[in-house]
Amino acid sequence: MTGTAIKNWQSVQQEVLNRINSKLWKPGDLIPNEAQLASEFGCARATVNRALQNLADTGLLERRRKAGTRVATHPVRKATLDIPIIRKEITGKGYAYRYALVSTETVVPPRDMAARMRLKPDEKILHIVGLHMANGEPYVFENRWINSNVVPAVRDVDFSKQSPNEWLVENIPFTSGDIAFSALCAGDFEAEMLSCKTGEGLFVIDRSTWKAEGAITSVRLVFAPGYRIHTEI
Amino acid sequence: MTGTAIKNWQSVQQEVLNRINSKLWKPGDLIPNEAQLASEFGCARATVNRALQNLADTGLLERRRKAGTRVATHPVRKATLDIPIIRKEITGKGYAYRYALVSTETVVPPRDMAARMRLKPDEKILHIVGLHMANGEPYVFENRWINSNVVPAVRDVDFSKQSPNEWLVENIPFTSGDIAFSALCAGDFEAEMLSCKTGEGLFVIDRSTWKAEGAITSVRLVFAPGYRIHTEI
DNA sequence: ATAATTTATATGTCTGCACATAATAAACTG
DNA sequence: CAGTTTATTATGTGCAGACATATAAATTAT
Repeated sequence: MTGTAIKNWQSVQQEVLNRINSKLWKPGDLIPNEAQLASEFGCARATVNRALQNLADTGLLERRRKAGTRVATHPVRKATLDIPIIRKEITGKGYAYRYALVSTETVVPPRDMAARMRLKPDEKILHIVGLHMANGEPYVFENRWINSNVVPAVRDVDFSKQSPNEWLVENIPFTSGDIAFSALCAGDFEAEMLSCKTGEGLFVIDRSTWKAEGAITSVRLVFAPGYRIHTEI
Repeated sequence: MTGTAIKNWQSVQQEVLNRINSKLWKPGDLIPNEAQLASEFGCARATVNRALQNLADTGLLERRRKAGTRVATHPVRKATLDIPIIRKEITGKGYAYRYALVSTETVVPPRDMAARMRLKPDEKILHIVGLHMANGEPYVFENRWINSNVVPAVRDVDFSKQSPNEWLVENIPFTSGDIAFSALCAGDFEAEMLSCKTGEGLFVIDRSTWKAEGAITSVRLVFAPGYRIHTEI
């Protein structure tokens, strides 16, 4: 017996969670439909719908029209990570931010990058390498390719004043993208850029963003040793 | 003029996105309130609410009662990662799964772990070390502490048959938790466990889960070289 | 028996209305 | 004038009813 009245969608969600956790509804089970739950809880179907949709979003329920709602067979936990602008991340921690441009050039990228960005053969794009620093210490090394044919405006930007990270976020809307997280062993190059020892374990983010006309940018961020990304679930 | 009718919340969301992307509504701007937008779009306020709430969830808008809705000053992108059960992750890739228990013992954990799990002084808890393998190759090394005082049932489980990862997910509901991602340089111990070279960059996940009575478990997962975690945004 | 079509049903979403809640702005008061 | 109270306002959420849509299941046609 809950004792508490079930009137708002949050309490419906909590009650459903309780039934899942108490194994009353086991993984794979079909649960009663919205109308039945609504009448049981004494609330509107819309309220039940809100609660169940929310649980489906977090991966605990699987819903299909006509087929009904069932408890997810293997609860895939979903963690939501915040990906801020690097400058904000650094100043947000109370450190002084500085961006150092290492190089820019317009060249034909390596095969794998050209393939990933779906470029035409021998298409030249912008390559920008830079370093974000916190309190003068290297924080993250940014190796970025920007498709200057899709984003012509990029040709007029002075990237010694503003990092491409920030310019892109503020000026180029994108429709889709992907992110990958991995780890890397510091080679001589990374060690020098991040002033760390070779062989250190480094956290790496690879990100690509797209708009309808094609790939906008693809970037690898290599973080200084000790970097960690944290979230609650 | 859009030309397309704005009747469902998705199209409202799209139109709002367009206005943000076209800089009609700039970062920091207060946008019209729900009632105004509803009358402009010719739909119900609830529909506008659904769209704006969704955009606020993804971090593009900031809403506060009475204060109104404004475009986020710095769009903090949110990436959602799926954290599956390790066995499912491995079999899902088509590999054969095997779990090898390395050791179990009930001991007083190191200071930092005791602090993180808020244990009483000299409180003994369960320490389980194991290895998940894909096609016979080491996939991830699991170093786990379980608070057997909060979860007494754990004392009767044979972890040579089932990994603690799986047993916990299936048997112990938890209310909250946190995850951190980082990178590590393989020392001699990690290298031997994962049969890789010392000095390799390894991807690491640290996770703790809690229920009302206290910390349930805290685990460090060290993945074999080459592991990456991927998501779309 | 198999394929195409229809039907039934659970979820998805819209509408219009109402009230709750939080937070700002305005009015008031000692 | 500072501190407190009150009104105002935008979002948050609830309700009942309706229709849309996907799709499993039943039915009919080939």
